[in-house]
Amino acid sequence: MRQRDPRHEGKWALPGGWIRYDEHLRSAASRLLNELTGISDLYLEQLKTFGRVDRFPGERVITVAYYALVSADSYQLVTQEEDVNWHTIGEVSELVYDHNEILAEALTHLRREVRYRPIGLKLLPQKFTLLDLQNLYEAVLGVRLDKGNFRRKVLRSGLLLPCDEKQTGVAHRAATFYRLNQSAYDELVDHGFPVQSLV
Amino acid sequence: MRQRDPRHEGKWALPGGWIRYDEHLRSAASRLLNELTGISDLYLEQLKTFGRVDRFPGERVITVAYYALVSADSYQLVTQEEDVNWHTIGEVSELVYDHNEILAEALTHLRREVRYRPIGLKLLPQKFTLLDLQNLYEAVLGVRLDKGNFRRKVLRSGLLLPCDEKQTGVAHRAATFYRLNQSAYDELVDHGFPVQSLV
DNA sequence: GCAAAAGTGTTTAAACTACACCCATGT
DNA sequence: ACATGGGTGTAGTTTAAACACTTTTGC
Repeated sequence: MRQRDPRHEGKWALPGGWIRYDEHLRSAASRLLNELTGISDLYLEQLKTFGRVDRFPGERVITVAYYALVSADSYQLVTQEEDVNWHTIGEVSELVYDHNEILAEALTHLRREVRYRPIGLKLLPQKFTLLDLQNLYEAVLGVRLDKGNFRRKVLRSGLLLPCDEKQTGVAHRAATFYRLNQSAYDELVDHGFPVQSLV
Repeated sequence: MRQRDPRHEGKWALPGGWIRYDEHLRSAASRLLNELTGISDLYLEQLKTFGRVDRFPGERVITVAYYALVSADSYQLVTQEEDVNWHTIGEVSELVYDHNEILAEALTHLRREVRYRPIGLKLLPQKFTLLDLQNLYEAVLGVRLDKGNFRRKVLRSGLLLPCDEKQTGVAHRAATFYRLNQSAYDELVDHGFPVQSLV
C-alpha cells in the first residue's frame, strides 16, 4: 500500500507517520494504519528498524517498520485521503526516501517466513480452495508447484479443515472450501515446528 | 554477556548504551560492544526493537537490539570495566528492565534461524570437528541428534571442507578438522535456500 | 463434446531413522 | 584392557518429484 503526499517529492510513500511519546510501537503503527486506511484490528508484526543517518533529509529519522498479512478483498479502504490503494507487488514504482528498501526487506522476509511457517493461511479469506492457496504460494515464492503433491502435503499437515460448502457457478468441477484448523495452528505455534534442516 | 552497573538496581544488564545523533544503528551497536568488551570487527545482525512505554523508568527509551554469533574461546574480553564476562545461557539470572525479554527473544530467534540457515557454522572457530558442530546444534536446539545421521547430513550439504589437520593428544581416535566452504555458503545465501516445507 | 480445474494414483528416487558395528588413541 | 569418541554400514520406513489419469461442471 502507498500514499501520495505533496511533501514527498511527488513520489509515492509507504503509509506511516510519527510516533507519540507515550505510545507503544505496535499501537502507533496500528493507529497510523487506521488513520490512513480505515483498517483496524489487524495483527501487526515488527519487520525491522531502519536508521541510516542520511535516509531522511534535514534531520535524523529512525523508522520502525511493521507489516501485516491481509487478503486485499476482505478490507475496504475507508479513507479521507486520496490515492490510498492496494498495489501489486511487482508494479510498485520508485518510492520516496528508502521506502523501496523497506518494501524489499518485507518481501524477502515474507519469502523466508512462508517456507517454514504456515503464514500463508493467514493471507487468505476464511474460506478458500486449495488452488487459491497454491496460487498464493506460487506468487510469494515465485515458483511453480505440482498440484497433486501440493495438495497432499497441505492436507497431510492437518492445518486445514474442509468446509461443507463447495464452489458454485464455476465452469469446472466445484472445489471444496477449506478453512484454517485454528487449534492445530496454535498447537504448532506453541510446541514449535519440527526440526527439518540442520546445517 | 552482561555487565554490572551501579545505576542498574544492582542487577546485571546486557551490554548497551546510547546512540549518537550521527551514527548508523549498526555502527553504534558495534561501538558500544567494542567499548565494553574490546571485541571489534564482528558482524552484528539486528534482532528487534523494543519500545514498551514503561520499559525504562522516568523517560521513554527505545532500544534497537543487535546480536552476533561468536565462539567464546576465540575472543578475549579486553576491558577496563569489571564484571564483564561470558555466561551460559541457562544460568543467566534476573536482568535489569526488560533485558531478560530481549535475551529470550534472541534465543527464540536463534533457535528458529538455526533450523533453516547454516548459521551454526558461524558460531564455531575456523577449524572444528563434526562433534563440535553437533554439540552446538544440540545445545541451541535442546535436542539429541544421532551421530551418524548428523555427520552424513552435514557432509552431504557440501558446506564443509575437510582440513588436512587432525586432532592431537586426545584419548581417542583423532577427529579431522573441518572448515566452512565459504563459496558454497555464499552461493547458498545468494541463490536462496531450497523450498522445503510448504504450509 | 470440449475446456478447465478438481481430485486420485503410481512409480522411482531420495532422504530420514535407528541402530549396530569397527577403528584409533591415551591412560 | 578399556574407555572414549571417530567413523562407516545397513535395513526399514517415510517423503519427495514427476506425471498420468479419472471426475465434475458450464458452455
